[in-house]
Amino acid sequence: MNIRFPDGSSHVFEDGMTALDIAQTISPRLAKATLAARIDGKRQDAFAPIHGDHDLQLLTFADEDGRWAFRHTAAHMLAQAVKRIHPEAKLAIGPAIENGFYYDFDTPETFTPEDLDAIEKEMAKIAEEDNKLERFELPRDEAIAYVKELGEDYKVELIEDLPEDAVISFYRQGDFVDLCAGPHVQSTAKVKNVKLMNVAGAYWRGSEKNKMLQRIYGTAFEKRNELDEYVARIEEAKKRDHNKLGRELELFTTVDIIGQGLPILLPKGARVIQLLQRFVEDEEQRRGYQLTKTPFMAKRDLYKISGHWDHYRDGMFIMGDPDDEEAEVFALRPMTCPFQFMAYLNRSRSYRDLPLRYNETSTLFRNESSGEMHGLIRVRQFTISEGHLAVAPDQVEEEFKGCLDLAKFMITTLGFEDDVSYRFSKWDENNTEKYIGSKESWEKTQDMMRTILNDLGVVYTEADGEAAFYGPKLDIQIRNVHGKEDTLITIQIDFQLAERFGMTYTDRDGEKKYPIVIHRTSIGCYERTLALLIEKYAGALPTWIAPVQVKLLAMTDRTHEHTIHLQRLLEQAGFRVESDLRNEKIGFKIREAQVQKIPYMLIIGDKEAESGAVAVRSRKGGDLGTMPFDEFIAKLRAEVDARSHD
RNA sequence: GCCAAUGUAGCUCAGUUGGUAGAGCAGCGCAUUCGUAAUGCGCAGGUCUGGGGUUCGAGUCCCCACAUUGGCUCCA
Repeated sequence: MNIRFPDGSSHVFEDGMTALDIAQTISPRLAKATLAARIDGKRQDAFAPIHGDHDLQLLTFADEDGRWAFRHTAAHMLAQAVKRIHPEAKLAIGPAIENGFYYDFDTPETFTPEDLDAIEKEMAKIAEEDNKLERFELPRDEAIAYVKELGEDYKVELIEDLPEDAVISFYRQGDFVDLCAGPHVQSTAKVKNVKLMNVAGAYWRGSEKNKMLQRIYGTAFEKRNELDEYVARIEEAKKRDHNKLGRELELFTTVDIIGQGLPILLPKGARVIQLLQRFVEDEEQRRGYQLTKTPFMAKRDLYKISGHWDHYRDGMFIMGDPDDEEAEVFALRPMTCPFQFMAYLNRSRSYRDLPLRYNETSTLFRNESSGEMHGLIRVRQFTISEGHLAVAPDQVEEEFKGCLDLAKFMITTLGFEDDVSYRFSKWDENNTEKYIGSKESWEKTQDMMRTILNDLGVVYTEADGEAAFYGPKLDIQIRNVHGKEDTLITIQIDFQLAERFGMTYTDRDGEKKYPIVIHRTSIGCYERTLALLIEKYAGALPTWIAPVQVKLLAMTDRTHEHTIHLQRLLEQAGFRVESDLRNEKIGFKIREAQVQKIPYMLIIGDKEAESGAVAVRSRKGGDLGTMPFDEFIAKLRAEVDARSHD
């Protein structure tokens, strides 16, 4: 048989050789590293015999698909270990995921940390046993009978849901067999470095209507040191957790009796958000936005028009009995759109008014489920850099581009440009009752958005079922220290709400037309942005948004007066400054300012009081030596004006 | 909401089989006036998240509530 490799070269091998055999002919080292194969573009077992002419790529741990096979085998070993220790456990699904794998089990008792230790040990034993993986296929009826006999009810359901003509394959490793499409590595002996991370609840098939299963998360690496490094990296990342750092640095706190998802922004956190907000509002003004300030609540009648009453009611805080049609029922706003639409409706509009750009620093209230709350990232009251644009059809692309440019400007300024990804969030055409509008209008809008994204060269992934109820979105996503992805910024195109609200403009031809509405944020939610800034910079916020930029450290009582004098001068120059006049050693004061991650410390001793110069220390560079006070101010101003974030 | 873990001084954490609550840091006082990441001594600080129960006795055991944290999106 003729085998062609990715580099274009071709070689003839004996028919029936496996990818591993072929790797062996190239080098034993390569054979050892080979975990799976890609044959004519499809992932396959490296231990399966190959017949005929094919393209072949050998997959190692360096390849995503190689890692996938490796960790998927680890998942099977996890299931094998669990079945040995807890034979009553029923198996659900167990895929490889980014950075690891999991397996879902239905067990009468939940797993404890001790159980995990025992299971991990059993997995090590299974690796020792060097069980060879073996694939076999069964016809549908036999497959169902087989898993029924094993008592695996969930597997029965999985097979029944497979298409009639699907190939139903199983993998055997020693005393364990699992329904699986593969591929796998050739032996459990390959998977020696495993760590089970945690147990979590997870609904069968991800639906809360179904039973909650026990999910065990784990990870596996080819080499011991890679596993150790990964675990250390996770520990390291947790040190940047905004939930910990943000509280330590006194940026925010929470209080039981106020309630879940309702953080208190302490003076330093409030300062950072104020600085961001001023920056955003000024930039938006520069870009032709008009600021509105609209009410935090409205009668339910408004939400009935917008569709929130029918499609977002669970997410709203409602005051009064929502079912009492006679009563005046108010609800806190979960979004700003209907309010800014009322501003648009204030007078009749002409095509000359378009594009009309409204912005608002808008506080919103959403009744998130209790388990969804997370630090400052997911809260029940938050403030966003909201905005709505009413545009004519021929302005959509240009205005969308403007929104995207603004978003990118914000992302770059904050230093997030390497951390974000773009997601084109579409509706779920199998679940249309979640949305307003017709299939045609959704498809039209989504096609338009896709065209714009492609025209602008945006690199994005598509996601079904992630749209807003009124239209598709471009979501700019970012990950927190736990690797969990959240939306930072969003830009949405809406063909529907203008009509619902009777928002029109008179076009050149005298006809009344509905504008297209773009919903967008420029920096997103301030609380979330603060959280991600804390994690990005490990609390050492860039100087231009640092709540305290300079700390003056008086050496002795003799220099108090001079220290206060310098503080006044810096404050008058517009900087945020604190002085430490306590009767403590200078090393102690430095340590404290350093722990608080204050960008600059000025040490004011007798020498400085005498000369008028200042001894400068930076949180990053340590002792920078002595410089004239004016030079320090110039340096600081340059850094702030540049909004640098190195 | 669901599955779990956690909740002791402002913070970080000890607290034995159920026997009357402890440390470090922070705070306050005194001494020290010091040159680039922790000066020393002393003082004060607690409804052990809240409520109920078991018990002669509960921080500890049980139940409920609240809050914090991880997961519930990755589909054989």
